[in-house]
This record gives sequence, C-alpha cells and structure tokens, in this order.
Amino acid sequence: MAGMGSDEDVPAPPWRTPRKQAQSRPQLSQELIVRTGLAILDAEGLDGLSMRRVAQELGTGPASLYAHVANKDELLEMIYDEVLGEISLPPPDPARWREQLRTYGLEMHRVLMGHADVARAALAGIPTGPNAVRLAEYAFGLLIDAGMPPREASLAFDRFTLYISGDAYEGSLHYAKMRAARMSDPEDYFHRYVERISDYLRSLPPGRFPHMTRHVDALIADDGEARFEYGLDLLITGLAERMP
Amino acid sequence: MAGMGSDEDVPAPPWRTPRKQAQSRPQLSQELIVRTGLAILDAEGLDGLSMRRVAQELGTGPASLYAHVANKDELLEMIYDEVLGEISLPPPDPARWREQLRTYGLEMHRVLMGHADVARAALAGIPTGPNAVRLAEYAFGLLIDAGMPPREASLAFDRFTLYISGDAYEGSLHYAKMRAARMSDPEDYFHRYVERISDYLRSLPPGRFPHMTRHVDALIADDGEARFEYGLDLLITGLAERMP
DNA sequence: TCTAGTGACGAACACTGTTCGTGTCAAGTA
DNA sequence: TACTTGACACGAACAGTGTTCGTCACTAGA
Repeated sequence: MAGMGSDEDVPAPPWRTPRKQAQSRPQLSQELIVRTGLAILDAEGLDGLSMRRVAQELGTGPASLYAHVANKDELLEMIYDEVLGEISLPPPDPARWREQLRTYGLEMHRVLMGHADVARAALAGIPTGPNAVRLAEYAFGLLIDAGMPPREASLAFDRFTLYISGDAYEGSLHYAKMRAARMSDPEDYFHRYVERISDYLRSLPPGRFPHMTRHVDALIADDGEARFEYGLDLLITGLAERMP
Repeated sequence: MAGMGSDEDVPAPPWRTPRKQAQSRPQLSQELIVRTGLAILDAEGLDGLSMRRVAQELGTGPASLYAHVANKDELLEMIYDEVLGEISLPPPDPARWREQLRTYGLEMHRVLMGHADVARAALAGIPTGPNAVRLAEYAFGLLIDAGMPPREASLAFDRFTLYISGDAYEGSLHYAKMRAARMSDPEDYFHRYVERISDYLRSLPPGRFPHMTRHVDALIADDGEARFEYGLDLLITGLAERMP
C-alpha cells in the first residue's frame, strides 16, 4: 500500500480500532495542572475549583490528574505557593527593617488579594512550598540582621505572617459572599455589606450594647485595606519596642 | 370490641398501617440541632460534622433539619456563636485595659481551642451572632472607656479579634491533620510535626536559605501557645503606644 | 522479546448538601 | 363542625464532589 497515495482517501474498515488519536490537548504535568487550577480560581473563585473542573479545562477526566497530584489538598497547596511566587521584594536592608517589613506585608497582601479567594486555599495546610520558604527566609533574615535574637525573630515573622494571611483569609470570605450574591463590583458589595451591618448594629438594644449602638459610624468607617494596614502598623510598633 | 380486653393481645392485621409511632426521640429544635452539632464536632472534628451525621444522632433524616436551620453554613455559624458563649470575662475596668484585653485574648483562645477545630467554622461567615456581638461590645467598650477615640477603638478591637481567630484557625488546621494521622495526643503530634519541619529545614540549601538553616532550633523552639501569646503582646504593645 | 513502570482515563463508589413532594398535626376561621 | 392554612417531619431523589480500581497504551531496560 505504500506509495499508493495518502491513506486518508481510504476509509478504515470498521473492524479496525484506530490508533490513539493524535494529541489535541497538552501533555499533562503537575505544573500545567497547577496553572490551570489557578486560572480557574481566578475566574470562578475557590468554590468553582474542582478536580472535574480542572480536568474539563484540560480536555480529560478527573482521574487523570491523580498521576500528577496526590489529591485536591496537594493541588491547593501548590496553587497557593504558586501565588506566593508572585511576591516581589526589595533586597533586604536591615537598617530599614520597619519599612521593609511593612513592604513585605503590603506586597504579600496585595498578591493574595489579587487572586480571588486564594487565601482560603491556605486551608489545605501549613505553607511549606518553595516560595513560602523564600518569604520566610526574607522576613526572618531581615529581623535577625536588624539585631533581633533568632528565637524572637522566629516568633515575630511567624506572627506577622499569620496576621497577613488571616486578614487575606477574611477578605476571601467576603469575596466568596460577593460571588454567592452574584455581585461583581467590590465597591457595590462593600456598601451593601456596610449598610446591612449598620442596620443590624442600630437595631441592637442600647441598654446591652451601649458602645456599639452609640458609635455605629465609627464601627463602619474603615474599609478592609485600612483595617489591614492598621493591624500591620500595630505589630510593627510592637516589634520596634522589642528591637535591641 | 370495646371492653373485650386489651387490644394488645390481638396482633394488628398486616394491611393496617400503624399509627405514627410514639415519639422516642426528642422534639427537634434549632437549639437541639446546634447542641448536637457541637457535640459531634467535639468528638469527631469538623470533618465529622455533616447534616446526615447530626440527623443520625437525633434519630431522623437530614431533610428534617432544614425546618430549623436554613443550611449547613447557618448551622456552623450558630455552633460557632454557641462556643463563643462559653467565653467568660471579668467586668470591664478601663484603668486596666491592657491586662483585660490580654485576658480577653487568652480566654477567647482557650475556649476556641477547647472545641476541636471549631475555629474552622468561622469559615461560614463573619461572626454576627449574639455572643460575637457581646464580645465586641466588651472589647470595643473597654478601649473607648480607656480613652481611645471610637474610630480607632473600632480598628483596634477588630484587628485584635482577627488575630485571635486567625491563630485559632491555624490551630484547627493542626487539629485536623492530627486527626487525619489518627493521632490523639497533641504532644505526640507536636513532636512529630516539629521533627518533620526541622528535618525539612535542615535539608534546605544553606546558600539560598542561610538564616533558616542556621537557626533551625530557634525556629522550632516555641509551641503554639507561646506563639499566640507573643503576638497578643505585640498587639497590646502597639496599642499602648497609641493610647492617649 | 518480555517485563515493569508510568501515565491516561472510564466506570464506579461513597459521600455530601439540598430540594421536592407527601403526610400529619394543630390552630384559626367560616 | 368542617375546612383551610401553615408548620414540621422526612423519604426519595438529585446534583455534585473527591477518589479508587481496573484496564489500556507506551516506553525503557533487561
């Protein structure tokens, strides 16, 4: 048959099982699965991210993913660490540890908040991926080189980082609620949220909740970003008191 | 037939549907469902808590629960608030706001950590139940009466509380992992965890992670409680700097 | 050539939260 | 008294989830 023309002109006989179709989808890999998962999370939020959803996006079935990731938790951990990889920090300068620690906080927060509700993926475990360790080395090293004893520096950066991810996590909750309410504009959501909270606060019995009811405006005055930075600065102030 | 003896001596014919059985289970109520849910969470962790599990414990089917709670998220919110109800605080004394704020933090943490991984139930939403509001009034009021302007007091107690629940949340993660590993002794789990982390840290390339690899002992020296209190004290120190 | 390991993946499993439809009961109204 | 309405209870079913098991195809090494 060789040389008698392209075999595409002759239909294959029905009893012949065709060779496996030429691959029209990418070769699976862990990296590809993580990237796809992150893209889905960015577009649809964490609740939109399922093994089936990822597989669908890759033109395969969910079972195929398990050759590359142990389970969904592991996938979430990797996605989280992938996001941490976007954090870009200036070279450490211990003489300016206050400013640089603040930058670390703002940058980490910015990156986490830029990925839908990814902070909820920290659910999956205690971050120990390559980027998490890179960030730890940065903050830990900065404090040590600024003069803090290692043991205290360990506590300090740990708590600092916990605060950041805790706040990002809370932001995630709001994000998920915004999505559940079919709203897409964060400002819109924020106003609605504030309205509901303040109505609620005003409805409380003044006898039992004198401070809350008297200062509703103060309670709802600041948005998430202001709250985050306030807490950052509290921690930094506390650290400065302990710095040798 | 009346008067011819107890009808218990005569078996009912098989075509007759017996009257609804006398209730051998408690009357359902929201309170009962919440209490049952909490008992299950205490015994089996949050992952053990499903609508079916609660229903099973109450001798009914999961659909019955929906007459009393809107959905699982609502149940989790109520369970969380129920737990917050166990927090017992001394009467506010603004002159001792530092000590009392610390007590607030320790007490809240103690209660949360005493209920398996309940902190993960904060997942379900921003706490607005009666006990959450009671605690907010306490901390907010304390700071205001100590001299802090309401707007700043709002930020302060909010951040303080976020830090506490963030840490409790992290504790929840460890709890869930401990359960997944079939371990029941927290000390055992902690030692194992520390061992694995320190092995990991020691395996990092010293060139890229000089501080981490050189100070492994410092990094693993403190347990969760010490870390929590360290962060508490940082925040309190920061607040003291801002108190008029 | 044969074997073992790896990757791909369909079918199936166990489980979850929730809805729908139906029955029972109690309270209120005509 | 009879009828209507609302609340509660709950079985069956639905839609969805993460994961495992078994099978096939392919590749590399003995």
